[in-house]
Amino acid sequence: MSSQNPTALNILSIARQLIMTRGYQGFSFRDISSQAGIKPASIHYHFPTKGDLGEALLIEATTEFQRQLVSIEQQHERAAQRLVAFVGIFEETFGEADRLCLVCMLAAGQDTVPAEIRARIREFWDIAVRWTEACIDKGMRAGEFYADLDSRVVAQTLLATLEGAMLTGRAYQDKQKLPESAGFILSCLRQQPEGICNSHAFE
Amino acid sequence: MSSQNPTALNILSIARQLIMTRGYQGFSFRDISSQAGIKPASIHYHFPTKGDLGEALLIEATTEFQRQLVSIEQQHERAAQRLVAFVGIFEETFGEADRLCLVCMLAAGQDTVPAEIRARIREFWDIAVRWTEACIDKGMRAGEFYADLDSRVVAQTLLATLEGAMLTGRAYQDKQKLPESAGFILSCLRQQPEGICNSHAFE
DNA sequence: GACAGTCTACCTACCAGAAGGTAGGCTGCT
DNA sequence: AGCAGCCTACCTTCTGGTAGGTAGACTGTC
Repeated sequence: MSSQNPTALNILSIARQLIMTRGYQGFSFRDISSQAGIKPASIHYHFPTKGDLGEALLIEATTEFQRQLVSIEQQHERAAQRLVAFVGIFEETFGEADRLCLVCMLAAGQDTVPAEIRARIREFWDIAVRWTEACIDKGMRAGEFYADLDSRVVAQTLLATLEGAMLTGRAYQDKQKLPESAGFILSCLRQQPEGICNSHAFE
Repeated sequence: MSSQNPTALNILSIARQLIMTRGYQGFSFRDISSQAGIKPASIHYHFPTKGDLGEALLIEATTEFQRQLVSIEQQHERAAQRLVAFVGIFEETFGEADRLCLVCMLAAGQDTVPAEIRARIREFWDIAVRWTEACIDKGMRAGEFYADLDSRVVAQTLLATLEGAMLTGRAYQDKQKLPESAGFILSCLRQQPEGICNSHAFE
């Protein structure tokens, strides 16, 4: 499982795109091979099983995600700014192609996916929700938001909305739904919920 | 495509459960046959292709959904009550087993699904969003909600949150996430967003 | 510098099983 | 007799995965 290898990285990249558009059950080693210029059997050299491939993908995604969260904390101080940047991660993923969040797609086909992958899905969301929750707590303490929000519920709601907005947005090929919906949620955290219906407008 | 037939109805029911838990790509005619006590080939008698089965399922779901919306309008007068009942439809679907919204699952595997099904997915969501939007408009006129909400955005956000809450809720096997998140969204529609973090508590 | 041995990164050939789907035959009810 | 509703048998294509082989690069020893 030499993830450093350029071919392995290429396989991971192609597999990620495929899962994001077609789901775990919707792609095959043949699909990868045709794009990677490699025979289907050769993929097993880098990733013994399909489950190993999926797991490697989730590990990669989680690591990258955590790196992005640290980067946000370094770039922005105020909680509101951090949340907007957080939403931006999902916007970026969604914006490039008609791709859904990798974790979202794997979660949809939960019952068809190896148990190790299921654990990694929860791990990813745990990180996302805990970070968001802490961010909201910080905003509440700083007086940026309403002081008596249930940060846990708000955090899980924001994440659910992001995932759901990608799902519905893709069906309509509408890239605006995600920032609009995320913007509405964020606008509810402080006094003026009206008018601000785009996450970009939420400072 | 004799949907009146008891066997056909049984096939539809089993297929619905399977898609809700495993997705469109994740179930086969063999899976259905083992549960229906019928041979795989016999399913083709009722539904010539897998696409036909999926389409019939969506037509059924959409019809049933519209029936439920009418029922809500008959039972509840106030917009807030209607929205709570609307959320209840999704709660009911989710609560029985670890089942996601049928349309949500089909939407996730969009690229692996026939074009006719894709059109039906949008149709379902169009109905859901338009109904919710009209309901919010009504609530705004009646003074139940903030008067200057963007009802289109709020409607699409509520739907996105419901779909996303099912997705994340299932991964954690937590049935509370959906009412909690829906409750938060609904609570944002009027003056007291604090404290009310369960859709049941939102009158 | 030559040789043997080993490792990497692929290949071809193959497997068993599952996929959706078709053709034609049987059975029982009207 | 005719038809609905199912069956068996079979098709092709694809599935993830395995076995064994090979070209070429690298490594250590003499």
